[in-house]
Amino acid sequence: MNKVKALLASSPLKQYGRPLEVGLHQEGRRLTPQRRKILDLFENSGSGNHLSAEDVHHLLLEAKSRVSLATIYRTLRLLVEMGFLYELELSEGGHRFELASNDHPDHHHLVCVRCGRTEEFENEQVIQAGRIAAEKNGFKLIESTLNVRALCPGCQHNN
Amino acid sequence: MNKVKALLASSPLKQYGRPLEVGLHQEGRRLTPQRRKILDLFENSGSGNHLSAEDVHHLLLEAKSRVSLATIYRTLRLLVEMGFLYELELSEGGHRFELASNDHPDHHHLVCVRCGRTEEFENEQVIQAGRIAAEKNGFKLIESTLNVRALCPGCQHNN
DNA sequence: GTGCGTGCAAAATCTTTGCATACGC
DNA sequence: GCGTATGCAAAGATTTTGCACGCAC
Repeated sequence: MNKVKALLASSPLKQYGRPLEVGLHQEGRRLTPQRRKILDLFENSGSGNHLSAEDVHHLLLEAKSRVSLATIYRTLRLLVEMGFLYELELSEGGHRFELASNDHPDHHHLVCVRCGRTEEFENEQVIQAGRIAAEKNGFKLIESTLNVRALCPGCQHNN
Repeated sequence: MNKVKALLASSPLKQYGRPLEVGLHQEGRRLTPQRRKILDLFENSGSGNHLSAEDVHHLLLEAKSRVSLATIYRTLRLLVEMGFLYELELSEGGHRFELASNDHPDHHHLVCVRCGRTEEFENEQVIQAGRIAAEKNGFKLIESTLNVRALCPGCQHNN
């Protein structure tokens, strides 16, 4: 089994009762093969992954699963609205999506502006800063993300 | 004089010797009427403004200054590269730009996800968090911005 | 069977680019 | 006058949408 197929294969333990699947049966929504494949891709690639719509499309194709780009866009948007994915606007050229994992809440991104390499980190004070700013202005906080733009070690050398 | 024209008019005191103008005379660059108009628009609208390329285009049109969108995109990109504007990726639908002011360094954004209302705030601990994350990973820091997504008071009521 | 979801292609956005012309310096 | 900047229109890139068909429930 190649790497991409491994990403797509649901582990038997997670096969049933995942909260995402439960949500996809609510309010008239349906759990279609396409949605399950997209879901599995994110779940099995872990929470450190930042995939664009195109990435999802290509990864699925490599695993011999053809899902139209239109469906991918519609599904990604749906999963974001349902709160299962986060939408990131890190670098140029399109949005990226990552699994909204409970292991890993409120993490932030350190992005190399040259090559796009991305590291994640957490910081309690950042979360607090967002909370305080929202309160002061009477806003109701949804989430806060710190984007740190920087040059990674490799790109510093090749400069 | 209407509001938009007021935004466009350079104050006499700032007319000469602004650092941006100096920069626009360097390395073979030219200070054209188009660039000056775009510059003036940002300077006179203050540092709390977040304008898209389309916004700039419309504001200039309202002030009877026709500058092509292509030129606006080229100029905005130039001003970002020169460090005089910051490029923001706050909400859906295109990037926004704001003046990089020294009065107002390293500030962050609180954005209403419903209506797009944006408030700014500063926080020293956020800046430090970015610095620490960059150091830990061997990255060279460029800048860090905290985006807080939230619902503004008005949109909480109309929900 | 009902009606939500999909695929396809076309359209809508947003942004960039090639080329001839204009103009700052 | 040289060479950069502009305007225009066309091309690119990304994302959305209309419509007929298919399939989850």
